Amino acid sequence: MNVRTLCLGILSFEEASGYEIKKMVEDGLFSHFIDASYGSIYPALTQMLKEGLVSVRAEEQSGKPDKKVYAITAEGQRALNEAVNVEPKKDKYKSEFLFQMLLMERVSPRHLIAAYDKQLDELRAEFERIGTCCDSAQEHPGTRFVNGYGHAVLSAAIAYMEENRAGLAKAAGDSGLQAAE
Amino acid sequence: MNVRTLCLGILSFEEASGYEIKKMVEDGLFSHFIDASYGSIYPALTQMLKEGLVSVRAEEQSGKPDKKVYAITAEGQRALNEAVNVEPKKDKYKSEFLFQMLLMERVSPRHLIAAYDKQLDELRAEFERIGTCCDSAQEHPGTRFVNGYGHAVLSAAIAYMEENRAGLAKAAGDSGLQAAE
DNA sequence: ATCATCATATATTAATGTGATATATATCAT
DNA sequence: ATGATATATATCACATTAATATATGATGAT
Repeated sequence: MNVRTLCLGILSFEEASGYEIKKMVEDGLFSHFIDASYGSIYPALTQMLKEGLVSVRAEEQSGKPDKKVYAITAEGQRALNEAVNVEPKKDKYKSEFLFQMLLMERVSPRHLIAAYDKQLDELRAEFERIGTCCDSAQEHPGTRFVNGYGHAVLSAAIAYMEENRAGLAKAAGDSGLQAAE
Repeated sequence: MNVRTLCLGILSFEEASGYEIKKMVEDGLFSHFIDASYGSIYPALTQMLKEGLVSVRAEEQSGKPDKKVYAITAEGQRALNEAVNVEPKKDKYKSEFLFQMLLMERVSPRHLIAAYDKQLDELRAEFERIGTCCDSAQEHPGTRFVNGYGHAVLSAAIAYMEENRAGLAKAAGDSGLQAAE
């Protein structure tokens, strides 16, 4: 699945600007399982506009730069339906945090504990993000399912991280003696 | 974190060929939170060999092509220590499956159920992969931690998927009436 | 007051990485 | 024997990221 399909999927829920799409996949309800950068979103929107899959409308804003609000067209709907009726690729999960934890003997206690607490903060933030929107989205089965999935996975991750937080300080202190600072 | 650091990290556990590194991140113990393709692994190894971060030794094999077994050097150890003592980037999780579930009204019952069962199979396979190696790795704290993390997260995902399997068939049948086949 | 930083908003580009493919050989099942 | 699968390295078009440029207003620090 490419960024084009991703943008169409988001636009099928509500019209949005490129900037807003980026925010949604960064901090919003889609952030848990989707990712895309400006460098792929803007070209995708421009190309799909040319192909008639999306329409655009300029929205003037006092002071701030004009917003280009994109909306999905009928042709875009067809393209999205086609793109989504395939066998999905395997999930991809990349975690530099877990890589660092795997190599913990090489990481200084300071870095290790900072990384650990940062990870816990991010997991909690994502968990709360889902929690706040569950009620308003209870009607829509797709949103309910993915929020439920995120809720289940994140609770488990947070619980595991909290359980092992105490033991970490000792392990970091021990292994940190040989680690570079 | 780039593929170079990734390869160094793997080679710090045991020497390996490019092919073996790919297998490890694809099916092995690292597959849960790491990913890399041949197109990035081979150039990374070649470049690091030129820079002296890894050494290479050709291993003849009857019939099969010769294996180039790479090993981390002292300079590589220093580079790895430096690369790992940083603030890790945010986790990245991409799931086409969850994207499809979000847009379930657009997906045919056939595709939806196939995707669901494929997802469950993959989660179970990954769960078992971790389970089989837990005992032999109980000594090493890094491996133990990341395996425990994976175990916790995957059990939660599998449980959620199993709980919601029954309700899916109905939802798919309902929404599938409008979906393209 | 002024200076830095952050948020909004679009856009571009070098660098990185993926996914597919090519090459070569061996084994195994049908 | 034919196709599929596994071992093994390598390359490349294309997709994507991470960083940066541009422009402006608001907010907060010194």
